[in-house]
Amino acid sequence: MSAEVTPSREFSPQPTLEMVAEVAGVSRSTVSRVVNASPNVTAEAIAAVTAAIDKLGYVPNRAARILASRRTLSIALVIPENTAKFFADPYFAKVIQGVAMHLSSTEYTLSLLIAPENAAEKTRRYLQSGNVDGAIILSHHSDDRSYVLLAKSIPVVFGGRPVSPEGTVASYVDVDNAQAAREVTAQLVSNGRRHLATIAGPLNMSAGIDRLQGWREAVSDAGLDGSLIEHGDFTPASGAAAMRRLLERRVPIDGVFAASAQMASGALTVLREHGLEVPRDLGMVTFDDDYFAASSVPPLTTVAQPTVEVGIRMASVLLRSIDGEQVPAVTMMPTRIVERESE
Amino acid sequence: MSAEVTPSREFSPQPTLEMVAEVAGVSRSTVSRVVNASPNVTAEAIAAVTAAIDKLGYVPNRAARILASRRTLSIALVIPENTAKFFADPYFAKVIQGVAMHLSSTEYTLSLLIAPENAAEKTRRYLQSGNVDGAIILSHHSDDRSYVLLAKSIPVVFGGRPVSPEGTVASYVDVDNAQAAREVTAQLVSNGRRHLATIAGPLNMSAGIDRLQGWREAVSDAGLDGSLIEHGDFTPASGAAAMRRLLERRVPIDGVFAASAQMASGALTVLREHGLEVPRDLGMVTFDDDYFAASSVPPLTTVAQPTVEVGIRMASVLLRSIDGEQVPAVTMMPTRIVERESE
DNA sequence: ATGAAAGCGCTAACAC
DNA sequence: GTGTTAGCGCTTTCAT
Repeated sequence: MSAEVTPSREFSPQPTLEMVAEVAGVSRSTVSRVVNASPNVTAEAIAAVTAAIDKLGYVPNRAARILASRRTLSIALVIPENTAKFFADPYFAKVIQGVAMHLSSTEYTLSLLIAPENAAEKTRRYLQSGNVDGAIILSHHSDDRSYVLLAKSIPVVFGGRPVSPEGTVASYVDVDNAQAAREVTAQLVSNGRRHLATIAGPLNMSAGIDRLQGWREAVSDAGLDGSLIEHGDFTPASGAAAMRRLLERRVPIDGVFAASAQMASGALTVLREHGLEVPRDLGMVTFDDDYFAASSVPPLTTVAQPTVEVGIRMASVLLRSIDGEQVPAVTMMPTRIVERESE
Repeated sequence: MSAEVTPSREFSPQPTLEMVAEVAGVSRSTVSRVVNASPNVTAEAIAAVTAAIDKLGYVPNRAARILASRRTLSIALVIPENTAKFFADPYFAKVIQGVAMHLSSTEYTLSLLIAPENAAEKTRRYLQSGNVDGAIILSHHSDDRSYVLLAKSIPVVFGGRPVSPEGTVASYVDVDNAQAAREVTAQLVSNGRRHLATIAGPLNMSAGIDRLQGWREAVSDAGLDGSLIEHGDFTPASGAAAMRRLLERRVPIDGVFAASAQMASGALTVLREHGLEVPRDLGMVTFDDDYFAASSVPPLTTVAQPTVEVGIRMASVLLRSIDGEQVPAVTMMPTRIVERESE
């Protein structure tokens, strides 16, 4: 830790478009046309310019280009959560990876905005101020009306169905949360579980609403009681708290669907404290096939969603929308149940 | 999938700095000074400008700012791998998350470059052309001499010790790969394993070199044979292939250290094919506490490294370096052994 | 098909 | 402390 580094940088003047023009013996406009692959340039001119570019090692200055052309060549990925949640949730990392992946084959750059709800207005303003060509809004809370309005100014794609989409002109990419929740809960039923509870997500997020809905359907399909519901906010701590409340009801419970693997992992801790064993004493199924689901004891049967692919898809829809193409209002991605030992 | 979306955007002229100046009754320079929190501005002026900014909803234009000030307010995160590896490896997602996290509290924007080795020159050129203020280079292969040179032009931080750092002026953030590998291998020994093999990483990456070195030390500490070495490239497929080659040697093996959890997971598949059971027939330990390590059957004892924190640290070192501060040439992050059931 | 010229919105000397 | 004045490097009409 003792060695320090303060390099002296080499002086090296960047070649400009003007220098290229000079070397190629043409005007700046022509160089610009070649760089932007515009038609109506003679093959000779193209050759001369290309040669000059190679010779000089010219790379266009992004800022100048943006300023002159009024396109920013950048999109925002907005994550309306505080940094702690952002930090803890593997979901975000995967989505970012997907978005970055798609962008890497384009000229676009990613601007990541981790924006707690109370900063939503400021964020929206930034987005609206011509600093990005479009935005992806993740895990949208219903309270964030701002972002729905945003879609009136720039192309927006939501990750997950927006809760209050009145008059929205944005599209979204999502998975069929209700259907998946229903199916994974049905596993519990087919294993003979009859007293089902759920640790649901928040009701101001569509993932929370829809997964609860799916659980309700499965329970009612099986003709069982549907009143054992406690809510969390998708974090382990909230899952633990919800499980505790469930146990305090002092009614029989032999199966739980937790709406996120993080909550399931918190719930498992509480169960263990109470000497309850999974799957011996009760079954547990959940949503998300991440580190939490995989490393729990026991490993959890869960709904896997194609998170990286969701990121890729959102980016591709957004870019097409920016290009003025028609894009589907809703894109559904497939889920898959990963069976492990927890039912 | 049938509904399509083509919103008509509202027309809304963005307020410029000039408009703010007019409303506030001051010059553009003064507005600029207030925006950039420069000293030497009267409280009155600040108040007037602030009011005008609020009234107009002014947000500075990033490109104009960059162009005029010659700082780009953006850094690059370079991942010198092909997209397939980028896609598959949870490590990258976590690092990105860390970098993004740190950046979120600054004005800096992240530009992610997924650059296969054959595109290294092009990438370096882009980086050298004044489009970023600095760069983080991840998982550096020794062949990529380009990036070492890069450090002569702009501040660079490497993720992991660069293999051929001759004359490098860059600093790096890393974990003590050798020490961690040595310790986790020692677990095998203390469980009575006496015929140790390793599935090592590539020798053109320092993580590959150092982890192999650690295994060698543990083996020699225990006075055992150190010749059972096969290499992979950190992917599951390569781990499987390496395990296969190890078995083909037809010598006793009762303990394996795989230099990445992905390789371990591939190796496990091969072991299963051969009717070998972990930990009954042989012990397996590895590196990285990711989804692969956690979801393997059995779950693997492994070295956990603070991946998100590495990202955070690299970003913070880089930014400080950009600001002209002295930064440590090397930053070591702690590892920790996660004991599970595979030894 | 090509060139000339006028900015894009801001910062940074420099003078006051 | 504040205003004036040049640009930053590029794209984009508009002529030619």
